[in-house]
Amino acid sequence: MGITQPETVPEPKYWHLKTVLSEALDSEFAVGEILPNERELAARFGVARATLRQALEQLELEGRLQRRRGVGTTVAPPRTVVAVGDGERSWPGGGPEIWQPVDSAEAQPPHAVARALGVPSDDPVHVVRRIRRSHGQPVAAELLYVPAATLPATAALGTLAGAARARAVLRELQRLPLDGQDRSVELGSARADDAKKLDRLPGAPVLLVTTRYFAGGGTAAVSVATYRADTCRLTFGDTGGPGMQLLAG
Amino acid sequence: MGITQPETVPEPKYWHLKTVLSEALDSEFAVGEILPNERELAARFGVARATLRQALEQLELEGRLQRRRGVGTTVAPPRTVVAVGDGERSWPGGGPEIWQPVDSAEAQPPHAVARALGVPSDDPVHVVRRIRRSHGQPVAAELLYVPAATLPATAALGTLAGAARARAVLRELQRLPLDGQDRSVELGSARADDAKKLDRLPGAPVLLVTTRYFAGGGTAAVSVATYRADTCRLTFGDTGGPGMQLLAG
DNA sequence: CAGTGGTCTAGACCACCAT
DNA sequence: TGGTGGTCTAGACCACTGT
Repeated sequence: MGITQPETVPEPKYWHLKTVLSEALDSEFAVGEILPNERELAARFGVARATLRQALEQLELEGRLQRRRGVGTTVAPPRTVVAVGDGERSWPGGGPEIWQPVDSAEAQPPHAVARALGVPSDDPVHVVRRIRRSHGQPVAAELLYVPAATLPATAALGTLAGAARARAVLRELQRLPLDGQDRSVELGSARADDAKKLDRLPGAPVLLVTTRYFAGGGTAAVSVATYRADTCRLTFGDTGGPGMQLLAG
Repeated sequence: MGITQPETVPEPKYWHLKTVLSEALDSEFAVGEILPNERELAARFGVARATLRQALEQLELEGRLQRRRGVGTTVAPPRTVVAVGDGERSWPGGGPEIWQPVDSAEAQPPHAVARALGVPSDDPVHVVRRIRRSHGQPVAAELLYVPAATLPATAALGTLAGAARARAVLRELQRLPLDGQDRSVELGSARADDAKKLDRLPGAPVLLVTTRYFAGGGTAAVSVATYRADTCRLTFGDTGGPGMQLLAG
């Protein structure tokens, strides 16, 4: 018996398909262009529709494609670069108005949040909902959890509702001295309500950015921001060098 | 005709399945425990295997499950918290040895990297490969791109290979004054070689952390680190407050 | 309404792992 | 070798979008 090749492992069809499609997107399609529909593409490549969809799903995950039910599959623009924090410690709602307050109410936080806040899980906290847009498109939805104990003047909130109440909570936060903050990023899937706000289907991949705000020797607030993973690239508090703007293009 | 319910939209089966399984994982299974196999589970829930798999895929994406071919599906431990950078600007390879150099060679960078470095795409650069482990498991693979023009003493590399060469490149970097850096995170899917290093299948979801290092008025190096998205939660340069360790548990 | 992507089925075969 | 998850098929129906 002669020496043979190490038996080239057969590449899965959907993986090969993804490569082919990816190259075609680079060379033959413009941003925003509509691809042939899935049944057509599957036939053209000689595979089942499910197999084609596996390739499309990956490309959508990588931000190369955008699929909308009832409409079609389009070539996605490059990911939107969104800055998360500015490297400075600051309360949410302080700087320029990137986030748009939606409403606020009292509710019981999820267990993980309650643990981070150091409050009992059945203790209601203020929940502020905000949404972030970029170029008109919603890119993130945020839930900000603030224990009643954190706010100096809770009483004034009683008469407010909706966005006005949200703004009031954020305004109260600014009065506290902020000791520091803490940020983490992980992959998640969109809950039904976030998905709707982000114009996606439930379960869509999202980047979860969790920020803990420290004040008065404890965790004064926790923010969980849900960013669309398909369309966003997150940048973080940069220790800026010279000419960073020039290199951005 | 009477006033009717707004026709409750039927929740997809896989979505409901995911919820049921998720609750079962919380209450009835311990970390590391092996679930019944997919055919068994599908039968038990009265759905096709493909539908069950859709639910399992989501749970794996969220870091709740771990699936290994030929072995089975196990309950995953909480995500590993990995620190990305320390808030200080520093060259890679400077601090404590979190990353383990693998090898180094000259190669043509991907277009996107070449653009960031400001060099022609067909200009070979030094590519250093490193791997990062946490609790014995590989969590990230990195490609560090360094243009020849960045390094003061390239000649000495000629006789070196493998990890020794990688260490030499990193050592040379330390001699340069670092002006600043720049970091972004986005979702991607693992290339075949990275997937193998991370003990995953190609296409597995990963968090791509891109760092640009600025020196001498330009981009002196670019690092692209590929973190397992299913098992990692990334934390970033914290503007630390008091007691952050205490709250970690 | 016609056309799109999203969900679901009931099979089949394959690659991998432990035994 | 037997059992696991991974890939693939060829259908079907549903939910949503635009006209």
